[in-house]
Amino acid sequence: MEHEKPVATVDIVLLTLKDNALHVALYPREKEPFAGVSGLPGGYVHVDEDSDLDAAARRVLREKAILKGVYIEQLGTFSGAKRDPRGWSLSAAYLALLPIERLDGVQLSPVEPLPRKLPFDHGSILKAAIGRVRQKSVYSTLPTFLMPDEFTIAELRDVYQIVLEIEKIDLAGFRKKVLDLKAIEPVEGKMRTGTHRPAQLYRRAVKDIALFDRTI
Amino acid sequence: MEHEKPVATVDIVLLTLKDNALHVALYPREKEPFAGVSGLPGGYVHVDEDSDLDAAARRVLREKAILKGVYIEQLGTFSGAKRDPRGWSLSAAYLALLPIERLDGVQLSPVEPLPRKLPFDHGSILKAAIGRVRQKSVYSTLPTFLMPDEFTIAELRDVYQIVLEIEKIDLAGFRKKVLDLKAIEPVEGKMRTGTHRPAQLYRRAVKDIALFDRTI
DNA sequence: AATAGATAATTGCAAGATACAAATAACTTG
DNA sequence: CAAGTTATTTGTATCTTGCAATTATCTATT
Repeated sequence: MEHEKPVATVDIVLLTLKDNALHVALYPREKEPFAGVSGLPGGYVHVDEDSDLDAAARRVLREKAILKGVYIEQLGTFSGAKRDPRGWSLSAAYLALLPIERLDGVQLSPVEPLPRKLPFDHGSILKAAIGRVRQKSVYSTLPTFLMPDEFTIAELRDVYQIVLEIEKIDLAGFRKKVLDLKAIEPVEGKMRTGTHRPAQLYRRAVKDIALFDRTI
Repeated sequence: MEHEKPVATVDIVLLTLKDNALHVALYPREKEPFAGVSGLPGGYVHVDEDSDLDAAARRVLREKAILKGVYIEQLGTFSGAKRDPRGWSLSAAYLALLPIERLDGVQLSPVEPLPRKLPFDHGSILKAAIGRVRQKSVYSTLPTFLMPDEFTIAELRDVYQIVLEIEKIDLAGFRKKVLDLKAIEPVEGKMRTGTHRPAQLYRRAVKDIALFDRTI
């Protein structure tokens, strides 16, 4: 072979919402380097097992017992001679979102402030992931993937406010924009009750994210 | 080594505007596989030479004598057991835009219809690149990177129309949006002349792309 | 049973943004 | 100098926002 090959891995930034803040799932590393240190879940690409990088990312999630209801997209590939003590390496990073209900017994760290002492360049990867989520949430329904199966419009608005770090998005305008897009639909007859007028529950009406033609 | 490593390459989708249409730069491959077939410029990652993937991409451009005035961003990483006859491989694909003035003696193919018989999965990569350009042009100043150093607002509008495949963007509104963003600035005293009222020439005022808060 | 308190959902309206058309400007060419 | 051409500005009806107020419908408390 003419050229030495870099080490190839995948890493997953698994984000969820807990206590009204974005959190990232971290797992203690089982092997060297950085054995015992908490980092993004990931691992080598298994060329005999994974049909492509997406499959490798799904396998990593599966190994962590995360099977369904996850939004996942490729975030970018991080690379360099120095990011890994084993030598020149590249990591295809994936962004994954899911409601906390689908995560169980996992270490969650708030993304603000950024966790310190992450292995490799996982700090940069996490930062890029948060940037992507923020950017994309401005004009898409990405935050719906942080919601449980059924949610009210006010709850969704709250999640946008948390993700975008905006004080108060007007609920009337938010309702109009989000319903006009037809990306969520009412669950007929189901309401969120409490010491107030019941609120209609909604669910995502489309598999993928939908785009607004302006900012939220 | 525990795991077999995949082959790692970079490929560049170099887009420009020619005859009022998006074109992609293709180069005949010098080596097997697909020797002689025209494809995206690219090559192996050189772990002894490239500090990271971005550096590898810039090296590929440099080898093609493309040195400056190029917008470049990572597009995504394409991968799989079957995309390359040499075995499991991954290619970090980059999107690059530049005005045709900076390209010389290069084979340019229109992207519509998509060129046939591209090697590997270069067809998919090209498709993804065009999708990215279209998507991003809707709400950003990305198309300014297809313009020469100085251009009129009407010329920029025409480029948006070509990229977005939109019939007629109202010039008054376009002018307002693009100037409000302060992403371009007039070149004092320089005008485009012709058999008409002279038009003010503008240049990009910022290094990177700027984002609109709504669609163009 | 009546009332207070809470959030949901709708409505109204002033202010701002947009699309479209028209007017005006400033050149070149015959 | 008139005609042709594109640039640039202006006007205006329409649509979209932001904001506040109103109305709705529940629970909890007295």
